Amino acid sequence: MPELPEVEVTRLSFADRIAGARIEAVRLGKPLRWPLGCDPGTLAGRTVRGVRRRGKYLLLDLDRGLLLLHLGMSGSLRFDGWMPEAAVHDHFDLVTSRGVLRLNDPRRFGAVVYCEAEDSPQAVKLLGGLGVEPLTGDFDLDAFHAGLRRRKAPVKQVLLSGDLVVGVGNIYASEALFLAGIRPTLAAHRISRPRAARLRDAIRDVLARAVAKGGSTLRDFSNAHGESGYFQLEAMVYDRAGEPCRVCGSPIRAIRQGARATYFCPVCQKS
DNA sequence: AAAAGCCCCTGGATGC
DNA sequence: TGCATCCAGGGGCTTT
Repeated sequence: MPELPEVEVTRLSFADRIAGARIEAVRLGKPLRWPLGCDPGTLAGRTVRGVRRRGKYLLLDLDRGLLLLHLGMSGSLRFDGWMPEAAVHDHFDLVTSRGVLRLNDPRRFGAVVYCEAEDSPQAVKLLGGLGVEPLTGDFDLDAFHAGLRRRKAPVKQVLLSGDLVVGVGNIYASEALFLAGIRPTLAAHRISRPRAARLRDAIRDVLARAVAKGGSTLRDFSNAHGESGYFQLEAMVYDRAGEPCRVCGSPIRAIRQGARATYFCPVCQKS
C-alpha cells in the first residue's frame, strides 16, 4: 500500500505528538513479517525522541535504541489518546504517556523491529542497501544517470528496486514515467542524460505533490489521524486502463512487469 | 553484479 | 448462494 508519500504523510501526522512520550507498554498481536527483536517489556520506561523516515521505513528514535516500522502492503498507523480494544488486524500497540501508537495490517507484510542502534547489524541489513532520498538534495543527477546506465532492466523495475532511489512504488513509478514521457519498458541504460533529468524531476514532483495531497487512498490508507489521501484522484495513468489519457485522449494501456501492473500512455510515452 | 522468481498473508472483486 | 481464481500500494531471499 504505502509508498513514500503515504509513509511521510503518516509520519507527519503523529511525529510531533509522540515526541517526548514515555513508553509504558508494548502489546503484540499476531506475528508480523519479523519478530520484534527484543523482550517487549524492556522498552517500558524509555522515551520516544522523534520519528524519522528512510525510504518506506519509519524510524522511531528512543533515548536508547530505535524501532524500525514498515507498513508493508496493507499497514497503517493510528496514534490517539484513546484507543478501542484491539481488533483482528491490530498487531502492535506502543502504549505511551501521550497515547497509543497502533499498527493495523491485514496482510502482515509489515514489521516492527527493535535495533540497538542505526549501525547495528539488523538495521544495516534493512537500511544499508537503500538508494538516495528523492526529496532531498542528495538526489543528484550525475549519480542517478550513472546508476541508470549500469542497469539493463526496464526502467520501471529499476525504480521499484529501491537501490537507486527510494520510496517509489508501483503507483508513483507509473506516474513519474508518464510525467517524464518515458516508456516503462525502456531499458534503463538507454536513457539519455536529459531524459534522466526529466525523470528525476518527475519523481520529485509527483512524490511532493502526493505528500501535499495526503497520499493516495486506493482502498484503505489513512494517516495516524485516520484521514484519507486524495492524490489518487489526480493519477494520470495508474489504475486507468482503457480510460482516455488526460493529455492526448489515447486509451491508457496496462501491462504486466514482474507480476505487477504497469500503466502508461502509448502516445505520450512513445519510447 | 544484476536480474528474475518465489514467497510471506488476507480480503475483495469477478466469474462460473 | 457457493466456490475457485485472480489481484492488490512491498521487499527480502534464493537462484540463475
